[in-house]
Amino acid sequence: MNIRQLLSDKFQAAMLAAGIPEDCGPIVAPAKKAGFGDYQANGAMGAAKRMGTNPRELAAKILEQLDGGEMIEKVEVAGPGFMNIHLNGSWLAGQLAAAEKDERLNIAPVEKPQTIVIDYSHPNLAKEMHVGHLRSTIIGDALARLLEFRGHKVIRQNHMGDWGTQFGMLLAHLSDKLENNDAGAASDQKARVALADLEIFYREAKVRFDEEQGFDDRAREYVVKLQGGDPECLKLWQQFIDISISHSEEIYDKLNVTLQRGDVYGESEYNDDLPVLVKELLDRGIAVEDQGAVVVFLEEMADKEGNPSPMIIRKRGGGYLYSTTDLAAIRYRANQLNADRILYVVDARQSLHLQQAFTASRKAGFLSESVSLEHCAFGTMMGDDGKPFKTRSGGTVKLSALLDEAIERAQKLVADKNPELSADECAQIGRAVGIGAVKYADLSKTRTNDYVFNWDAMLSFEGNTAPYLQYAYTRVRSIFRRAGAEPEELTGEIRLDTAEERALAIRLCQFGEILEQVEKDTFPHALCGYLYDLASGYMAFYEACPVLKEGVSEELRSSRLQLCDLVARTIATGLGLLGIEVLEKM
RNA sequence: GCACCCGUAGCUCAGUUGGAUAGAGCAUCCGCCUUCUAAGCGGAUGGCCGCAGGUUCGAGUCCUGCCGGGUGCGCCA
Repeated sequence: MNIRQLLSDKFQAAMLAAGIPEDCGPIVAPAKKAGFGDYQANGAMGAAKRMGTNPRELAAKILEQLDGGEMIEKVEVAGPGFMNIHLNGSWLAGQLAAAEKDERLNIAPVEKPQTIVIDYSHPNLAKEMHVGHLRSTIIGDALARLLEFRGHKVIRQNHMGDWGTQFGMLLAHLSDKLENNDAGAASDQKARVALADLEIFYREAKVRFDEEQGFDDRAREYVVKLQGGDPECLKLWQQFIDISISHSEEIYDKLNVTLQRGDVYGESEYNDDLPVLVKELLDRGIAVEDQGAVVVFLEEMADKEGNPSPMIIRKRGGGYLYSTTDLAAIRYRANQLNADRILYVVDARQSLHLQQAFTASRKAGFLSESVSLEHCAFGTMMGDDGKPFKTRSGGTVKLSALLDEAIERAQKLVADKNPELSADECAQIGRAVGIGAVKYADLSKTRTNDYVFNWDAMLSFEGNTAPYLQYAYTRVRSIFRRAGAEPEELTGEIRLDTAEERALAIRLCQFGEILEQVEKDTFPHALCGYLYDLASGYMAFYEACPVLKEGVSEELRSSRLQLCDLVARTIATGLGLLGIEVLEKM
């Protein structure tokens, strides 16, 4: 159910009937001020301009043609030609009743499901996940959940950095470590011990590569052997990958992220295709040799001087680059995975690179025009000083350390605020609140902008934060516990007598249109803003409209309990789509 | 040099196809707990929307130029 769409259709029809050209839209939007109705249609002014008539008179004509049905109570013309729409209370109540009975809150899946590939997280196997991976992982996961809820077939692609020249050095070092460890232990076990701390392992290997006589040559040999498919070498490499993926999975688990081992489809998967792809582009004249390298010159992206944008797909020495891999990945996703839409949840700094890859793949005809390639770019996470988020000593912040700190801080807060909770409850609530706070702080900001990471702000129970929403949910659950009622047992009409109930009803009915918006533009912060509005609306309702108190009639109590339940389920569903848990108590 | 992004209250941020008096939270000040979790609610204060032009009935939003900040630009990913 989408109020905005329903109203747009009605006003569009009325405008056509009033003799207004088809391309003049009705321009329907939620009203910005209380007093201006629930929604407004602003199309009369633009249309009047086009037709050279008076906008207020034209608005009146549109209203003569308007079939409001049961949905619209009345429409008033205001100001220069605004049409202020007042929705019918009983229609709203009917919508809520339908949502209350429906598991999906009366939000139907899309009629034409698409296959949507989402490329996100992409940790680097040589290193432990750090804060640089956080945004991609949680934004991508939120989009995946939301698009799945909308009814699309979502294919998660964890494009892990599991290939490259640095693996020679890592494998050489790993090989030595396995030799030197206690004999007798299984090789898997020994590898697990050796790679327990990836950061240290990487540093050790790097030091040897830079300083140890002959080690660099051995590293290069390993690269050649690995690329040549040497079985012993591949086995080492596979161990490396398995253990690295396990590290990532621990993080995903802690973060409540849906990525599975089966979603990993790393850079190495495209290896065999790279020479084929480059040769094909050369043969077709799309790529050319230039200064020893193979380059695709993109006139489509020329600067104002007319210089085409160059994209190197093979190095002078014959090596391939991430641009080559990304082209192969686009082709694979479009043709093998049959994607209708491919989303790249990747740092905004890679914008040029992705535009080149998109443009080149279209130029090469790797995918049909109808397939949409979208860079869901995100900005950088900043510290309080306004500079990229680092440890106090200036190092990279490990994701596991960050998440542990979030949980620890949240647990402390929970214990302070509600001393009656058991240690177990505190631990569980702290986890949900801490992780939720970190994710929500990120998701609630405009994706493309940089944002300042601030513990106090994100863990605050005031403002647009996860704890505030989680708290609103627990308030509902608390009412149901006291009432001794189950939501399924509620009967009777939903009444919208007070201003607070009516405002809450409209917000509840807007859930669907927000989801459609995020589906389209892939900006999850719009959903956060909506949930915050809903929760604030609930808090106002909570203060103004007693549910279980003395003097509330049986009918009113049941009506208000249904509203409470709808709020709880909408918050739980909405937060669930963002990958954030709700709690019975906090 | 070229390209992209950003500039809104003291701070952190919203502002959807251009719409009415630019909105939240924090901070500051004033109220509300014998009543469903005060982890809450209500109110007040606070703005040349970077600057200057332009487009039009109407601009925070679109166009041009400038100022300020960030990022990226042939052989890293």
